[in-house]
Amino acid sequence: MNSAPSAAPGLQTISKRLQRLSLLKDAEIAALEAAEHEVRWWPVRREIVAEGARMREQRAVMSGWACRQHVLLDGRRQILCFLLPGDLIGIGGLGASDSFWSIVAITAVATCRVPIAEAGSSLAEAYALSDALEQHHLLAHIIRLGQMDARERLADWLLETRDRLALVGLATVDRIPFPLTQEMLADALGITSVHVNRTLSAMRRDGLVEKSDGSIVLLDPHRLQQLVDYKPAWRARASSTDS
Amino acid sequence: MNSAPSAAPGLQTISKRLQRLSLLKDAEIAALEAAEHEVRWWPVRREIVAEGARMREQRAVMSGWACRQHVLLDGRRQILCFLLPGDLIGIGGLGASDSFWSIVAITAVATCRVPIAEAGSSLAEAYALSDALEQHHLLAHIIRLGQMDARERLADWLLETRDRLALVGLATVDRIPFPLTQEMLADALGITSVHVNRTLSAMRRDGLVEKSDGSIVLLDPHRLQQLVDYKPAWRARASSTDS
DNA sequence: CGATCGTTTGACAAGGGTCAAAATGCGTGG
DNA sequence: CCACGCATTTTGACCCTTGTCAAACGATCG
Repeated sequence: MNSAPSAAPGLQTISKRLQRLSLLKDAEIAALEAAEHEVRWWPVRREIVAEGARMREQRAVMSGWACRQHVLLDGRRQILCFLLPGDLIGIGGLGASDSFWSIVAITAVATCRVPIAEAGSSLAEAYALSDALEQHHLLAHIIRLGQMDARERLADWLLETRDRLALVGLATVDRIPFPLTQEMLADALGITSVHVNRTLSAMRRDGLVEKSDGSIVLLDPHRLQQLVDYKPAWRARASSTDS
Repeated sequence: MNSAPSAAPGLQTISKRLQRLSLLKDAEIAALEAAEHEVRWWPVRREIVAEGARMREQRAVMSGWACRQHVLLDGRRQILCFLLPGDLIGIGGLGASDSFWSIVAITAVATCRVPIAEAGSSLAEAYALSDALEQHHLLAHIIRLGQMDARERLADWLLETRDRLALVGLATVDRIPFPLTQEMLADALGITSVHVNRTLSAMRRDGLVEKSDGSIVLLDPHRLQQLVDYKPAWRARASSTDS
């Protein structure tokens, strides 16, 4: 399961996600689905975008997990956000400037190029919404890191990640695939891996979560939710011109 | 100095800042400068954008400080970012979705509307660059909160804020106007106001910073800079189509 | 001149970090 | 199928940074 594309690359993941964000025209859907056949695979740990590079092409993740990260001089690493199937790379504010972060494959990752959207098109609107969602997650992360203790950070992150994965059909209300090491999660949540471990143990003891296979099971999503006053970033809308 | 616009509103702050980010056409500059005459003043503590509201118009800060913030159920507050003179409101990713944060005036704030940019215009490019800068600051904030201790957070924030203010001529390399209470700074940096105080005292003792009037003086910018491996988010570029 | 807000300081508590070792899991090769 | 080596998880003991509570101090304003 290295660079060999053994697993299905998740065809239509991107087109479907964008269709949930915004209604697309048939031609746009076709263009997206066509793009999804030109897959590029990245092995574990490979840099997908190097630090300081400028994005020239717009891509999207078809399958696998990646992360945007920044490493300090002394080796401390902050994972800025995870990139999940369906997420766009190099679109929106984060694509415009030269970056001081890199994007690294956590599992084997499949990406494809994504068509340029004409200004004003439905596709452009979908991209903009996806961008806005990403921004939302960044701000939510700031709140996690700035105000929440370890247990709250875990709970909030689990719920957010569940919802993001559910948007592409990869998670259910109480089950989240989990390919990360506790150290990666620690680098994302701004605590040490030892403390992630302790906090997860405590939550397990309290009947909040459970591990099974490569997944985390939320035993009591409702209790988790009120623990952090979690509100989903996105709710299906009938159209973008509602009241 | 309340709602009465006693201080000059900082005419041309916005147009000048955008011109430093990207070369603008005369007509665009004229449009911006015209817009800067229709000033709207906000008194201290007034909500400029309410939580959950959707931005309908694009504005910019002409003078004064504001902040984007989110308050948790139990009263904890996270300041997501500060809005300084020249900063745009409601442009880019943060304008697209309905927000879960509000924008509040910290000092008296003057804003004006800002023209809509035609797709592909130089003005649109300037807006995009401003948006990218804002994104950069959000990511930098995540790193501060996730990986840095109190002293590093302070140093990093001071340097970033200096550079942002210097971009509109409001700070020099070693002097930053400082209208915040320590509690606001605490809510931004994810520590308590008591600890902000202690950390600032320690930095004062170490000859790093100093207070004078409503400003903070950086006594040793270079030492501060290497304390956190600070790199400016923005450096003047000859043009956007460089090698 | 009181009232109020912000800063400063102290004593103490606690959440989380550090270091190190043991336990568990897992892919590889024999 | 077993044995080995490596990565990850788990646990314990101890320490340090930061939070909490409270009081004193200082400045600003009606």
